[in-house]
Amino acid sequence: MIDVALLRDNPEALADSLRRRFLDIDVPSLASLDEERRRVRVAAEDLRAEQRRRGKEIATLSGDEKQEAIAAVARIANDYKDKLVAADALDAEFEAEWVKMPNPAHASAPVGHTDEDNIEIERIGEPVAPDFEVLDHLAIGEALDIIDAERGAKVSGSRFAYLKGAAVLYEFALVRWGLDVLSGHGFTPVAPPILVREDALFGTGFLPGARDQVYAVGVADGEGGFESDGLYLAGTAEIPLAGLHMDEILEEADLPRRYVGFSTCFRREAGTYGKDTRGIFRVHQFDKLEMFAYVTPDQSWDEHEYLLEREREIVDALEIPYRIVNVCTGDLGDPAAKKYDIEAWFPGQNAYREITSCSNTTDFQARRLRIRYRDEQGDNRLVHTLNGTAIAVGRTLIALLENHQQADGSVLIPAALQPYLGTDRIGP
RNA sequence: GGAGGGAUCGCAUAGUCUGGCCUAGUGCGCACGCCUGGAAAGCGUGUAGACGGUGUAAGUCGUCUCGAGGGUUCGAAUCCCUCUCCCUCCGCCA
Repeated sequence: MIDVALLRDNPEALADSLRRRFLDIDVPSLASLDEERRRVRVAAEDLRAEQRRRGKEIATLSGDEKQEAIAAVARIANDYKDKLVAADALDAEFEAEWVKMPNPAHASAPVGHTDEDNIEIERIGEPVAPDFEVLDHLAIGEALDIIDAERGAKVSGSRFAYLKGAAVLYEFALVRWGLDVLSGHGFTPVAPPILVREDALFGTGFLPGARDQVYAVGVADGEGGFESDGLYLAGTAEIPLAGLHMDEILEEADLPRRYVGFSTCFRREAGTYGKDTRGIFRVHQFDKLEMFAYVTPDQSWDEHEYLLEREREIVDALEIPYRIVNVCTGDLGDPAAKKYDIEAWFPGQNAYREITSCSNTTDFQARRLRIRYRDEQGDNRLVHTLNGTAIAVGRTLIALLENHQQADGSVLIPAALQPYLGTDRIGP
């Protein structure tokens, strides 16, 4: 959610922000709705003030005088209730529109419609062209008997897979290494709840927009009936990490406050039928290490670069060629003002594909979650929140397998991970 | 799943039975001041948030919030209903 002051003080800037995201929202009519709701609210509050003032006098009266006063105040109370209902209805009408308002994109975010309009800002490492036939991760994984997508589908359906043997050890080596790297930078490791309430989902901006991407939890009666528990499977640790400080006022001295959360992530992947169907590139369930930072508004743009640096540090150590893209306005998502994706080179697809994503959501999430800090003057101000992928285990494994495969079918392990895995290669 | 007890202004508590004197009292903590060579003690003052009106501003005025939402009433921390969370016990359980 964004600041209504933008609508009142600078509607042109708001309209411009919407144009940059190719959204057609009628700003003037929203502005007049806002004025109307405040006008009715003030009228209701004035009636309420009079009711309270005269209601207090009743206790001092008696007899006919008291009865007359009660009748008079009852009329005011009725008027107030009518006005209150009207004011509440207008508020609800306005809020329903306002929560859909995306975060204005940062000036440096490129204007564009789809991920094809993202701007590459740097390319690191050279894809090597090996002198043998390159296999994709599923072929490698099946040959080594460490990825089993077929049995995953048997038990759970499409977009599920088993990791086995060395792939599992590799996953936990990556996770442990990632935690060591980031706690070395002062990030606090967190194992958060992955079932979250609707509030937390709304607060991070996943609702009301992306309801069809989220699994709901409840009791199924086996005959198609379903009773919701009001809980949802988080698609990323970003959600419980953002919710961690909801309704809190932090001390400025404690900022930036950085966390690295480990969680399994669940995604329905609605609308992706037929896309990335092979292997474990796009699955309903994967594990991820996610960075999350709470900062002051002054710190947030530096922090965005800082989180990107942490991602680079990690991908560099994995010895994988990659590029960094500045995500365009059409591909940003409502909460983010700016987003960097790191796209690793995937020899099996002969393409760069996303393995991390790093967003500055400025005060968009903080306003919905009511996360503030007390500044030097003692005023409470909204924090800025940022998130960035540290290690998305599934896709990182793919990149590692495909980039480090050898002619003999084995896969080399980058030096940084060898101590964690206890070997320098997987396979023959 | 069953039975019971709770949730009050940072913390602890009073207030709820019996609606208006609650503009929510008190203690602790915290901040500032007085006192002191300095400190402690003592004394004094202050000590939530949100929204909105007004004002260049400091400010000032109003409304809302006693876990959340609804209801009764001229009037609700207090009475009624629903929900959430916490605690104790029983059952089940990794």
